Amino acid sequence: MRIGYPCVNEAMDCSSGNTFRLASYSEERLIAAVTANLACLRRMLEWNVAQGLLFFRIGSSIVPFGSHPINTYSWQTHFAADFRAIGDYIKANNLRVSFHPDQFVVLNSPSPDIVQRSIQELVYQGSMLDLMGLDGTAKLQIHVGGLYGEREQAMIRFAQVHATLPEAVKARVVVENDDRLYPLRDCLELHQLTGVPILFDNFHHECLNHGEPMAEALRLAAATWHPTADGVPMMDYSSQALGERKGKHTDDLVDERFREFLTHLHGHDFDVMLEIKNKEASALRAVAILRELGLSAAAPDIPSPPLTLPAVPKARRVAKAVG
DNA sequence: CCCTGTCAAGAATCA
DNA sequence: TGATTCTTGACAGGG
Repeated sequence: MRIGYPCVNEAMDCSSGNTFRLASYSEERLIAAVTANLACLRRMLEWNVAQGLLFFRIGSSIVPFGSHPINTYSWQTHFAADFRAIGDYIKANNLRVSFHPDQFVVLNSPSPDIVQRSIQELVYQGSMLDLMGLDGTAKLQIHVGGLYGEREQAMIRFAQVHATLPEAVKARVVVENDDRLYPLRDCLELHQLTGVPILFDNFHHECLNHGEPMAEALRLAAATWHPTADGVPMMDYSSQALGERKGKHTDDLVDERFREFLTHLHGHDFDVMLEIKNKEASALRAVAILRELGLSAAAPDIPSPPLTLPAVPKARRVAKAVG
């Protein structure tokens, strides 16, 4: 079992999401942003390895406007060596990475333009994994999409578009149950239609389900992953923020909820992405809990117990703190 | 320096 | 039809 967190490390002084406004697009700015983003990504992965965090979701804007027509720069060629070096590091350290294209990727939209843009975004993000030299176990995680007042028809559209995806993309796409529109049962139906693996989200399942107990839901989702082609099933973990709107994630890992969740696994292995506001801090606690239970897998020998590195405050914060 | 409106992209909900 | 929410940070312009 690997533990991960998404996109941002709050204890570090760099971001892999440097970007700029479309209106100020220039090749110079693009190159500067990608250079900085890849350097930071590398540093975050190294930090993660040192802490025993072997799963990581890479942010979508490593290459600003990566699928936008304005971006005609051949970044794939220009940064090929950098991507490859990062991929080598990932493989050498038994890391696993993924992407989660955001809400604008909607494969089942009735609009052909939206579908086309969505595919281009998947091609962009998938090509980064290709450039890293990673196999099909590095995934692109998306939701089913909209309902449009016709659930079955909308699901069929997803399947039809899925069938047309470039093979390189299709091998990486996984679909996640969401908390409002498409629960696990619909994802299972889509798996039947397309073979797409299901990335299970426990919290979304708590919000929207057909009565499947957690342990059963985990078993059903895990069974949609091909052991070698897809790898260990991935899942997102979070829990309800008490006293907040339904569906709101907690700011911090609730240890007892996490321990309780682990009891439902019954020996199924998952790589777990913690969708919790304080990012790596919670991920470190999760690792500690797993070690305590003897469930921590992947990393051979992790040295010292996880410690919280002193945060290097962002420039902004320094200014505030000082005066 | 600081504050704040706005940002490529979608969809559902509600007024 | 239009504003709001999801979800979130940070860019960028103006004070």
